[in-house]
Amino acid sequence: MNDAGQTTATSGPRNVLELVRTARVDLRKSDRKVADVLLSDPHRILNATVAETAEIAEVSQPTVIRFCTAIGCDGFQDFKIRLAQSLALGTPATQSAISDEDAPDQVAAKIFDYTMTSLDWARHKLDIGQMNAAVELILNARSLEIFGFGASAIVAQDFQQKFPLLGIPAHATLDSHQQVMAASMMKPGDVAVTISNTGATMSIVELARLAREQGAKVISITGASQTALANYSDILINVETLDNTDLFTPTTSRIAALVAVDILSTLVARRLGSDHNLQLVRMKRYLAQMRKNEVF
Amino acid sequence: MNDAGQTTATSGPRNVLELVRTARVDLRKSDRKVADVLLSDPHRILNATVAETAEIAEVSQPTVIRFCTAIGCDGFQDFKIRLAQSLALGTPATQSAISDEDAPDQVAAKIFDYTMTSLDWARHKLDIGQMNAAVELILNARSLEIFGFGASAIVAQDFQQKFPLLGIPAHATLDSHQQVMAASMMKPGDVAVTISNTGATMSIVELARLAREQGAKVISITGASQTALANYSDILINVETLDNTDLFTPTTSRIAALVAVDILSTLVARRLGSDHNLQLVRMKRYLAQMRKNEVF
DNA sequence: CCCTATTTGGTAGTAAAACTACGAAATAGG
DNA sequence: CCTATTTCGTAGTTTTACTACCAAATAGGG
Repeated sequence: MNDAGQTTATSGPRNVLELVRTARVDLRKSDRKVADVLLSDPHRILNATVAETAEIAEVSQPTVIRFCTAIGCDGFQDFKIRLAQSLALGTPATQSAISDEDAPDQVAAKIFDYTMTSLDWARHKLDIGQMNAAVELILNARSLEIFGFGASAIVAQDFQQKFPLLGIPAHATLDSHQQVMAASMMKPGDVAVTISNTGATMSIVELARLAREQGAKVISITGASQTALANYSDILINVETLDNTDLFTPTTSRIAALVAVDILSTLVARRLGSDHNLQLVRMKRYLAQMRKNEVF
Repeated sequence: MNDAGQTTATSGPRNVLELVRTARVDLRKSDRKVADVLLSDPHRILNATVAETAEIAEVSQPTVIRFCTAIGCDGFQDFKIRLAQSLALGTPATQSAISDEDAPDQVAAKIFDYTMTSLDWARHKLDIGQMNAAVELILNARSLEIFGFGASAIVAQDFQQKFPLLGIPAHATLDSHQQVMAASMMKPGDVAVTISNTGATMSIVELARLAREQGAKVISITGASQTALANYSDILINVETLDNTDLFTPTTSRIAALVAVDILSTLVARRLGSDHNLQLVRMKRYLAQMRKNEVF
């Protein structure tokens, strides 16, 4: 029973540290020593040789090599490269919960790490098929009506700022009464974009239902796949993040959603061809001018 | 004239690929061959030995080693680890300019890559000292008035959503006339937060000047250090990103700024102690309840 | 409980990798 | 055109990762 429970030996999971953490219990006694040393101070191993690692873990050199193969790596060299990549994204989120003892610079580092890891997660969860379908809908839409509350309202406004630049009328209604009015007045050919991280916010679900009743298509941007909102959506863009419920944890969901908007708008822009782009260039130049001249 | 213009040999800049790109012109002719091979297919080098790299680049093995030291690495091994970390963040933005031929999933991947690389960049440019100073100002502030246009308006609203939760009154004025009014009515003890990626937006600079004239302190969040806005700011939080002026490039500045707001609010929250946190927990619970019950 | 079978982990050796010293060619300066 | 300096490859050295082998430890069966 060698090679404790790894996945495909070659590609393997993305994060070696996470892998070692989970596989730890299944490891040989000596291998576990190596694992513990690695988990306690990964950066130390990153700059160490086999001999040094063996000494730190108080095992022999071949044991270190065996450890590498046991977790699915192709030797020590390969292991180090994988480790380097894992560490580049920052220490995994599970480890980097912000504690009261952390100095401000550590807090900053952890939040950056966390955000980046979370984006990496969202990247691999994103369904590009739904994204493409959304592009088609938007290209054929007469106008976009965007709905979101709280943090999602910010995403909605970002939406509103981007799509008019592409010649696609987009409006984000924020007032809840006006939202109901806007949704009720939608027509076939219109597209509603409902944004909710939980996908459970009742008023948003209600707006999706209303819009659909009027014959409008509904694109939903959520952070989970099985939601109430999904029932009333034609297209579901799932931007899954690592947001946990900890008090101090930042809300990466809004950031991932913004990236999704970036992708969506870029894809739409590409489909519009170069005529529109020329217009865009002119607009950007004009804005740059404004920066220098505008006086109140 | 060995060791072409690198920084501190040991730590060095974060992204090796970015570094090589910029240092390319200053390199020796043979080193440049290595650089070109590296830039054209970094992943290939990642899994190659010195001998293999030498063969691909059609140079001798010592040249490869010399190349590594020339760009500030401590030998080939160190270089490979740095490269691995750079590649973990995705291929650098300059390389991953989105082309018309890219398939949608490639576009998505590139935008994610670009955003993450950009955040990594911002992380290392962030001055935690200014951040700490901002925390002190905010803790002693009677109220916060936040100003931003365009993409920065979104950041301003995020600010507005976060700080009242900490018991700190914060208001983001969006209408430009009301902005002037709000800035003119500020008093000593108030804090103005001005957000502008360029730091050159005239109306924002003007608002900072106005607020300061009234005795208020000014915290500026910008994307560059030497700006007009800096002249009227007490604290300058520089959230530098890689935003280039390409047409399709997403604006990562707003995302980096949002992360900065996350950090700022987290730091402030920590300073407020556990009493406030209890209140926060109650608030979050209430919001969760709302999600399930609210009906319009 | 003992003896056998299997796993585990260390010692010693090997192959190959990275790195260094030196010298020849190429380039730049006077 | 000759000298000085830089550039870059050849050949050798040292270090490093990896392998083969064997001993200790553990587990299983009678």
